[in-house]
Amino acid sequence: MATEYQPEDIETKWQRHWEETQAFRVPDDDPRPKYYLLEMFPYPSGKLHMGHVRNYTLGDVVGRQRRMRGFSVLHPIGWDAFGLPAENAAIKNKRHPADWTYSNIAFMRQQLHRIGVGYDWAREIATCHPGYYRWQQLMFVRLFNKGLAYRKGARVNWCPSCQTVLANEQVEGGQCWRCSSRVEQRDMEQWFLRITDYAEELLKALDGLEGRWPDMVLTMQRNWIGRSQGTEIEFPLEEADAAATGARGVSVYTTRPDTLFGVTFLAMDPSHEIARKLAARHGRAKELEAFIEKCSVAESLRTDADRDEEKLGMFLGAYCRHPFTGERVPLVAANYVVAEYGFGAVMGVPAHDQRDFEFARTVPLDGEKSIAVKVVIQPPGDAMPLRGEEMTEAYVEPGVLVGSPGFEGLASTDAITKISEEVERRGLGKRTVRYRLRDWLISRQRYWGAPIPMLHCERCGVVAEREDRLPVVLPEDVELTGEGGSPLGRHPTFSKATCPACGGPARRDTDTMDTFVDSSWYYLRFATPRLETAPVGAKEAQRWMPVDQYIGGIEHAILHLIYARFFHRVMQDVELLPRDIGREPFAHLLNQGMVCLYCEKCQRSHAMSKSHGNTIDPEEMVKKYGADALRLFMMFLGPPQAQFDWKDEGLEAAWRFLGRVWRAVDGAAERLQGAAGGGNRQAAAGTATHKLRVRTHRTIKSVTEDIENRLQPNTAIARLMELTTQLTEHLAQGAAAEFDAAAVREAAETLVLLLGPLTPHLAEELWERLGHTGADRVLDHAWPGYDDALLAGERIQIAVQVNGKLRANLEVEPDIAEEDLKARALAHPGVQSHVGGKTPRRIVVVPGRLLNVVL
RNA sequence: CCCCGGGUGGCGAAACUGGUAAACGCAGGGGACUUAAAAUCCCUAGCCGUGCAAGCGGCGUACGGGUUCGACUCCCGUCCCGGGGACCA
Repeated sequence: MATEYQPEDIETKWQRHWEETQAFRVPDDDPRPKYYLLEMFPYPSGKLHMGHVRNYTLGDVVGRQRRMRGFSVLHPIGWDAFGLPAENAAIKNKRHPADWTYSNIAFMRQQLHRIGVGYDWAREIATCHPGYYRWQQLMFVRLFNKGLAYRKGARVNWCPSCQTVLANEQVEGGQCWRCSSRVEQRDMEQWFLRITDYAEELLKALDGLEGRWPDMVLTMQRNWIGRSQGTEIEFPLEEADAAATGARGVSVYTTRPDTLFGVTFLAMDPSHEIARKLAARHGRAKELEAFIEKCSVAESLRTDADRDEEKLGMFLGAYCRHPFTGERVPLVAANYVVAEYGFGAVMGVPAHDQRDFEFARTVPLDGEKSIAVKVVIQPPGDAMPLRGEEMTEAYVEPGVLVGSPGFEGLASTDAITKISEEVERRGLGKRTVRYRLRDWLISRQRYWGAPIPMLHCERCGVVAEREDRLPVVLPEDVELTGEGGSPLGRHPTFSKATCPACGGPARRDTDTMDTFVDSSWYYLRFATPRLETAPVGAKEAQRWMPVDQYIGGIEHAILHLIYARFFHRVMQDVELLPRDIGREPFAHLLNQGMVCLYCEKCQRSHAMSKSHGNTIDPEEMVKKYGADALRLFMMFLGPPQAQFDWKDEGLEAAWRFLGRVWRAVDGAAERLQGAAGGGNRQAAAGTATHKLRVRTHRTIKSVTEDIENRLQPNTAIARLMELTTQLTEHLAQGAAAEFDAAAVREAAETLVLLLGPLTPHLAEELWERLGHTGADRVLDHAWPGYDDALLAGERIQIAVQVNGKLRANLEVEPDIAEEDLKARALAHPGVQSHVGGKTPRRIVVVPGRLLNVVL
């Protein structure tokens, strides 16, 4: 009567069951403890790929296990539905982005069902729905009112042929990713969010995530925020120049004020306002324009392969004064000065900064023979003193100050403080903290995104839309041609509105928000996905926040995670979120690795992607082997963080294993039907029954630890394979000698329950075959516990080493006295032959593990 | 150039706090069942040496050193691979 493992029927049966019973709906008022599990929501690109399967399977394993552990698990799913691909597809296929997006969602939703992932579908959201993005518009208005959203001119990537701004990621080797035209830099008015106000808090709070987030992500975020401690110093201009520019001097920011006396030039961003004015005054305006163009060309020609930046410079014809010595310091425009950082100007110290050194060596300036390399820090100790003319690279290490009147002989580390104090005393500047993090540019000249709810009124200027007039709905009747400016700007009526302040005519802003805004707060919306009075209900936010486990790809290590951390805080600060839910949205983070395919031609593996043409379709694999086998394979091949290469043989192996489980448990179920209950719970040590029980309980212990604490299903599966093998063997041998119904039932049921999170369909089916019917399901069954006493009573293996080399294995009682153990070890023939009558100098005993005889 | 990971059999990997390196699986070899094949089950398996053989000895976690009774694990140096950032003063 033995049956075959037929995944297809089983899987549809249980998927239907879960759907009909709405098994994964979760109420907000369950008295049990909550667990909020979230995987990064997908972009509805068309169909699921293997990366999705891996991501969502891992989440499902964790979610189902926590549920069996007695948690009320919130496991929602939604769609990151705005974005450029929909717009491009619309242009190409003459299909509306909404239509394209929603039909992709429908298809992928059904695919998620087919791999058996348990979501609370009643909470499904899509960011392109007005019921979602209206709240984002409200947030924007609130941020604007608090001065946290603002407009300013910014230099942006502009494609002259597509007539739009491009994100940095959309520029490849200086060319537009769509039409390959050369990208230009343009100054345009754009919307920004003041994330830099939160730089310090975002940085400090990372310490609290230590051990809960991967180190790599914490480091990447720290570097991205890039805090530095330095000093601002003003270099006074000569009187005539000061009068002409309206500036007293040129300010710089430095982290090395100890090298102040080594300054031999002062470099400015070529577009620096003072630089332009100085150039104009000294008859070099045209030359500067040409220089700016030259820098821009050099910049756009730069490719990833060629990151060695050439230093370009131009003398502005003017000088400033060294603030301490009064010496004349030439002012230059240089391409290596970053406009947006510090003051857009730096002091040039060729002797002690590598970039300044290269600049001084490669850029000759008219009116100057060449820029001097002036050493003001000498290496400590007896090292040869440095001479500027002979140096081949800058000396950037600490040392002792020379040529710095008033600070001679000081250690450079002390001089940083001393010189800064002197700068402050003289009123030339102050010590400050700066960050690399820039404010977040969120406006896009795109159609398929959330409209920015702002108006431009001739009389009142820039005005926020009234809150009660939100949402500003994205119009559907828009023509997408792919050419020329923001599509919303071409809509006949969209931009025509009335000013909320004066009632007069006003022009609606036609930009939409960066889609990263959409994904910065979606995890909150899942608490109250349909609420019509606020983005999130306070009570529900308090119930569910924070996300206990967040799972997703490493590619979001910086941007998405920093934006979400920012939104979590800023929403509290504009009273859209209760303040008592904590400042961090994600308590634990796991970055799962990519799914790759080995390429014979390149002798290496590449991430599966449509553009590489190296994808494997999950749907086909499910058809062939079933969802359970696919899930198991994905979990078994390696630890979740590691990249893995797809192997057909691996999937077949998973499928074979499930066949073995099926035969073992189904076989056990058949035998158990006829057998009497009861059985011998105190099977004597050494008997097959006892061994089976020990194996069962040991498996519970390791699988629990592997899934619950270590998030390593791969090793859990290895233990489950061992239990399956032993159960199979036991049934084969036990036929003649012993058949303890209770122990066999225990082993079979344990195996099924522990497989529940990994291969849920198979587990439910076998559970039913073991006689459990009605409401008794694996899904809601308690996670099994193990009997410590049973494991403790086991005889243990002790490794015996002589001088650190393994010479024997002893099997002993767990409570053996140390003296007895030593005696038995020394008596062992294999040990004796190596001790050879010598007296041991020392015997190291590690209880329960090993004994080392040191001669 | 800077910062993070990582380097273990033919392959994916395991070894969790320094304590028997290679669990579990894939591919391989041998066998059972079968007319045959598929499926299934069993055995085997790091490398070198030695022995007719059970065995015995040595080497072995990228490389070189160190700490320790004992190192894949800790420390110092070198090489290679992957990822991120990159003129941030």
